[in-house]
Amino acid sequence: MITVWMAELSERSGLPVATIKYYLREGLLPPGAAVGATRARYGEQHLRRLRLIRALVDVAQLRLDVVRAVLGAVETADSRHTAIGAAHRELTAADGPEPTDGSLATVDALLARRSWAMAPGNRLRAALAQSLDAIAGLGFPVGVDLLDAYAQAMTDVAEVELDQLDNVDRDSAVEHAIIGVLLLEPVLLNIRRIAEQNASMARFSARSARGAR
Amino acid sequence: MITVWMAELSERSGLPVATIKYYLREGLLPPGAAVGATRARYGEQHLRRLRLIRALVDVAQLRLDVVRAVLGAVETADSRHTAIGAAHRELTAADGPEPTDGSLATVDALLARRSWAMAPGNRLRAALAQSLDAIAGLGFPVGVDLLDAYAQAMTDVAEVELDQLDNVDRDSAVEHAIIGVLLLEPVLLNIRRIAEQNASMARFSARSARGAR
DNA sequence: CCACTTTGGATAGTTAGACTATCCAACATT
DNA sequence: AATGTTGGATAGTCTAACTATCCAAAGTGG
Repeated sequence: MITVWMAELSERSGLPVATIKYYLREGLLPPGAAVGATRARYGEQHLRRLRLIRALVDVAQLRLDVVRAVLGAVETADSRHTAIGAAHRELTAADGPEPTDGSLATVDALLARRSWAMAPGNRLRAALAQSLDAIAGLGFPVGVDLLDAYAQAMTDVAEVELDQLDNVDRDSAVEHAIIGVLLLEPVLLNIRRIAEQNASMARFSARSARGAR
Repeated sequence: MITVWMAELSERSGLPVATIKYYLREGLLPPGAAVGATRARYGEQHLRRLRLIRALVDVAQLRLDVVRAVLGAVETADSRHTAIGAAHRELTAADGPEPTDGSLATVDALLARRSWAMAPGNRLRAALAQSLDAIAGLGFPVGVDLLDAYAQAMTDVAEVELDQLDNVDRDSAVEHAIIGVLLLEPVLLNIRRIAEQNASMARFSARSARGAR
C-alpha cells in the first residue's frame, strides 16, 4: 500500500495543507497512520476521500457538516441498499415549517397510486410535502398530473440507476452510493433544463407559425 | 389597489422591517410609492415579491445576488418562452473548471441522439459536461444508457410542465416561469429519492428471497 | 400646535461557515 | 548540530445575509 506525507497529499489533491488539517480537525478525513509524534502517513483512501469531499462541496453544494453526516452514515451501512437509505436519511433535513395536512394527503395519495411503501419515520414524506407547500403558498398549486409524470419518470430512471450500482465491487459501493444519490442530481437537473428549453422552443415556434399564417 | 405601510408589509410577510429595508437596498424589492420624504406605500405586488424571494432562498437555496439576477432577467422577458430561457441563463453559472473535450463530446452526442438544438453560447452544454467530469474524476463515469434514460424521462416531464404553463394568465407568467424552473426542482428530486428507495428495496428483498431459498 | 411615534435612509455591527495563517515543540535529514 | 517539515493548537480573515442604531423629517392624538 502506497503511503505519502502530508506535503504530497496536499500536492496530489490540490488542496492547501491548512485546508487538509482543517478537514482532519472537523472529522471529515480520518487521521493518517501516526509515525512518531510529529509525523503521519496517508494512503490512497485519504486522497479518494478528499476528492469525494470536494465533489460533494463543489458539485452537490453540500455544507461540510452535512458531508460529515453523509460520509459517516453511509460508511456504517452494511449493504448498498442500506447505504442508499442512509444517504437519503442524512440529506433529508428535518427543518422548515411543518407540512400542511393537505400536502401530506397529496403525497400519501401519490404513494398509494404507485404502491410505494414508506417506513413510518421516513422524512422524505414530509420533505416532499414541504416543497409542495412552498409552491402552493405562492398561489400555484402543483397538479396531480405533474406529480404523476414526475413519479413515472423517476421510476424509469431509478431502474437504470440501480442497474449501474449492481456492476460495482463491494469496496467502492459506498462511494458509488453517494455519487449515485448526490452527484447525479446536477446531471439530471441540467438535462431537465435542456429538455425544457427544447420543448419550450418547439411550442413557441409552432405558435409563431400559427400566428403568422 | 390596496396599499400598506412598511409596518404592515413586515407583519404580513413575516419578515423584520430591517430585512425588508435590506432587500430594498439590495434592489431585490422595488421601492414603494413615496408619500413625502419619510413615508411610502407598498402594494400587493411587494408582498408577492417578498414571498417569492423567501421561497427562492429557502426552497431553491439561491443566493440573493442570483435571486436579483433571475428576477431582473425574467422580468424583462417578453414571453413565457423567453422568460424560461432567461431564468435558465441566469441560473447556469459560468464558474468551475473548463469541461474536458471528452465530456463535451458526450453531451453533443446526447444532443444529437435527441435532435436537441442549442444556441452557440448556451452555458447549459458546458454545465452538463462539468457535472459529468466531476463524476468521472472520481472514477465512476456516467454510462450512456443512464444519460439516455435521464433524457427520455425529462422529455416526458417537460411536456407536462409546459402544459401547466399554458393555463396561466399573462400577469403571473413571470412568477410561474420562475416557479416552474426552480421550485419544482426539489419536488422532482424528492420524488426521485422516494422512487430510488422503493426500487432499491424491491431489489434487496428479491435478492434476500433468492438467498434464503 | 406640541409631545410622541413611525419612517426612510445611512451606517455600523453581528453571526455562521469555511477556510487561512501563525506558532511551537518534536522530530527527521543532512 | 543546523536546517526543515510536521502535528496540534490557536487566532485571524473573508463573504453572505442579515440585524441594530441613529437621526431628521413626517404624521398623529390630544
